[in-house]
Amino acid sequence: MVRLDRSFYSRYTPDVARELLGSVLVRVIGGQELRSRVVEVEAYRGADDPASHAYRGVTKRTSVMFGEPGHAYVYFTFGFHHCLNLTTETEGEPGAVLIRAVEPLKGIDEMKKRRGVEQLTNLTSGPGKLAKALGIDLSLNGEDVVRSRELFVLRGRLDGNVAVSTRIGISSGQEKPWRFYAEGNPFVSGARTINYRTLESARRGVVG
DNA sequence: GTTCCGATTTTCT
DNA sequence: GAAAATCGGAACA
Repeated sequence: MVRLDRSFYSRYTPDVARELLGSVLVRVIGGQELRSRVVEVEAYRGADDPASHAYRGVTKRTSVMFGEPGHAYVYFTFGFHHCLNLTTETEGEPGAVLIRAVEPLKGIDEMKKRRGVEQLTNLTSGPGKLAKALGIDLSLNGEDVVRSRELFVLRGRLDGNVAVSTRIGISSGQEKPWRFYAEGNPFVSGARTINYRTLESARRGVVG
């Protein structure tokens, strides 16, 4: 399998997000390889996106989003959870794709152990859950996934259709149809959002 | 320095 | 459906 290269990430963030669906996330930890398929993502940009951490410009936390594309942006939230993003756009132009859900492929027992749960569909069906299952924390913030041996992404395709919706858990920028997920996949995190049937209808802002 | 609050998850009612 | 858990970053003074 082929690793996604720098040029893949160096594009308009919603495009990168959508095409990241189906790719294989590889995490090497403690001599073990954990593999999972990306099934749900969200795009976050900069000055045009009030929901983004990078909206107000460069800060200590968001500097990774402004840096070279193809790096991991990991942040800690609610005092409990880590979330994994992959940076996009070009140097100086902020952007990142939040990995919201993955489908476990390999190392499932290790993921269960790290999560402390048995049910397969509850293992990685949310951004905080998958970060815990894969052992992702702030030490991986800034990691170059184009070169890293601990965290990287392989090219892959989705079997089914891509669905589009508004993003989850944000208080501004709610109208943007920048959440993409594998339709019908049981690992996609559940939440009430506007769901668009096609990309075209999403662009027009028409439901259904 | 102090305050506010979040790109969440789990558990309880 | 609602609330609690718990902490670091960012904003404001």
